[in-house]
Amino acid sequence: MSIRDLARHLDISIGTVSRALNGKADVNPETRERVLEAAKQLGYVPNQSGRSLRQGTTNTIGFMIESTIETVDNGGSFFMPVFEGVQSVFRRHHLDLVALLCGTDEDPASYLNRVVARRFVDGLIISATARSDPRIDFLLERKIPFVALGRSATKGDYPWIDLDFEGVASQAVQRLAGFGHRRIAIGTPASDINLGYLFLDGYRRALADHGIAFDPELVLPANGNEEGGYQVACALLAQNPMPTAIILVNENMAIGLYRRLHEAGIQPGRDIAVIGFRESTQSRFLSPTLTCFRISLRDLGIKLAEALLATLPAFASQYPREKVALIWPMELVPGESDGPMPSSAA
Amino acid sequence: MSIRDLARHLDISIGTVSRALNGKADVNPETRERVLEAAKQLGYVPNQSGRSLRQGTTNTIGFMIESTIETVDNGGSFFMPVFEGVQSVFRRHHLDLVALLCGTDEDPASYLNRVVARRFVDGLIISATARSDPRIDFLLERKIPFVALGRSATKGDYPWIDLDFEGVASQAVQRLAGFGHRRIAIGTPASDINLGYLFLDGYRRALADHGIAFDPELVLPANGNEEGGYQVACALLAQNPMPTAIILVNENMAIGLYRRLHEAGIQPGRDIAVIGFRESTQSRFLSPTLTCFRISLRDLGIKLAEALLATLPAFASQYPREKVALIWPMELVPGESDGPMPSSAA
DNA sequence: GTGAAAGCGCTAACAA
DNA sequence: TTGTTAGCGCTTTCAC
Repeated sequence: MSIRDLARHLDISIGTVSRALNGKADVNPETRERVLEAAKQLGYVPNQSGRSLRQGTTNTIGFMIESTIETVDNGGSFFMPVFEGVQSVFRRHHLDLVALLCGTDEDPASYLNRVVARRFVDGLIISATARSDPRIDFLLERKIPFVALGRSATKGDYPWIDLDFEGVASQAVQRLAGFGHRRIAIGTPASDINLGYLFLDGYRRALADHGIAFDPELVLPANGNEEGGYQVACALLAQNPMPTAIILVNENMAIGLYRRLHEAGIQPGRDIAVIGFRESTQSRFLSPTLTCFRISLRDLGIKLAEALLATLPAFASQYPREKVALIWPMELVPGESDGPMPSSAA
Repeated sequence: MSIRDLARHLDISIGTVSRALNGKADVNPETRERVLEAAKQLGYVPNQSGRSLRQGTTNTIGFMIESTIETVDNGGSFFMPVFEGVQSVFRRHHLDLVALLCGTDEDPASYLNRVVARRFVDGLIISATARSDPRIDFLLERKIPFVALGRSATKGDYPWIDLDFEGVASQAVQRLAGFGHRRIAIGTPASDINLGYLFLDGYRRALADHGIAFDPELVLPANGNEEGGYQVACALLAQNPMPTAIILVNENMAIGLYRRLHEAGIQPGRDIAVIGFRESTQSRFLSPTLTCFRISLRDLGIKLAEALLATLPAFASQYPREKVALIWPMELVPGESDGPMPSSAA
């Protein structure tokens, strides 16, 4: 069922059929009606390759995620709501969203190169930005519309949105300092991912603001998953005196941390203050509930989509915003896992 | 940078360039060398739309997932490892995997219709099969290669792989009955998803095998997430006498169930026996650890990919298997959350 | 308001 | 072994 078949069936030219289907003005309303009716009847949908070849656009947006140890296990719970938000915007513009999964054994930059060169997508959302990220230079140079979920030290004029890692670290320190804590540990990502630096920066600045000396011993790098949280707890327990508070950069860490603390008979909120990162369905059901930060991932997705649309030539007029460079705030959700200094340690 | 540019640059015909790049036999080794070298040099990658239009294939496989309440929150942790496995196979064949995300506000069947009609993908993996699933009829009728992750009552000759829900339910009942439990409750999905029926079937059969009467009061439907688990626990607590054991159909339920039990001062493994569904990074770090079932989602993905390849005309010769209809076994992982009947209730 | 025809990039059939 | 050319399905320009 090609446009030719449809035209033959209606006994009009394919040019007219095309124009009718694409809502061009110069077509008889009655003819259009007939065409649309027949298309529906016969289940005709234009072949995307034909359109793409002719128009040079694919009407498809790629959201690139890398399967790392952290995302394979848990990343889905972060990305799925974001996708949902992105898609809700794109659907209005008849753009399709596809998730581009860069495997663990493939270099992200060369994967991206392939996707772009094949003209697979009209625009891209990239995530997990590295401190120095060659993908950004590449996309800028090729003038491929994209938006980054995550900042990077890589320079250039491109839109990005990132979570407020410094703000989270800083709010957490402030809250804990207010409770009287001074030995505040921090669980950071073990990898080179950019957010780790931001998180640490916010932590250090907030410590300084509260006149607390920075102690490198209290920075505990680990993988951003349950296992990592378990190791962070081990590292905490090994210290003497043990820190009275811990801030985590990743929501999944909390699960493993809770486990190890439980094994040691230490209860969050009573014996140690714990502040997690992102509120998740899990964190709400931990016992005791986790003090953490709330964010609407769906809204984040919506904003990402809008930021990208503003850079797409075909849609820029509808989204005539400035280039987005946005640090997305996160809202503290108090739980039972932190509070005043345990009296024994005071 | 099109094939024409590349040919001009090398001063040979585009036909030769095409054949050289596609590894055809009838091309001078020296020429091929030059072509490949130049392509690399100039960063040439064939335009996918051009190829697709000509060949009628897109070299892309779609993995359709629906964003439901359950998958948006937690589905990622299930699907990501599956994707990784699928992709590891496809990469060898230069097939790209894209996740097709059917939004909550779109009908799965019509979404699929669009994807197929646009010729977006060469083959499909569909998931979350419904008891009666129109997508299956549609794909069979259109002769689109596909494999289903999940069984369905919809008839037809198509490959599918599914988790062994009956087996899990039956093993769980057997284990609990062996511990002396007789009032064994079950948390099932509230939706019409096919696996709910299978799970319940296995449960009922296993009860019968052990001479335990089926009590509809002990079937507790809920959403397959933390919230649902919480509600299941509420329902348990409301019964008098309370069931001595509970089997869950979903790993995320365990988190919420643990929370509610903890609030009530009831400890899994001591006061009630809990058997969860799939082992996850989280379940391993729950306290007490959850008795559940292990499955390699990556291997499942690999099998899915192979099953699909066997139905793709271009690859069938390399994967000449029978049509796959596979119930994937799951291996019991004993945890601390179940055990002999509590003496007080014995 | 409609039809005819060019051409997007590519591969495959055929000719040389 | 290489060059030439038709044509995949579609949109768009131009002529009518």
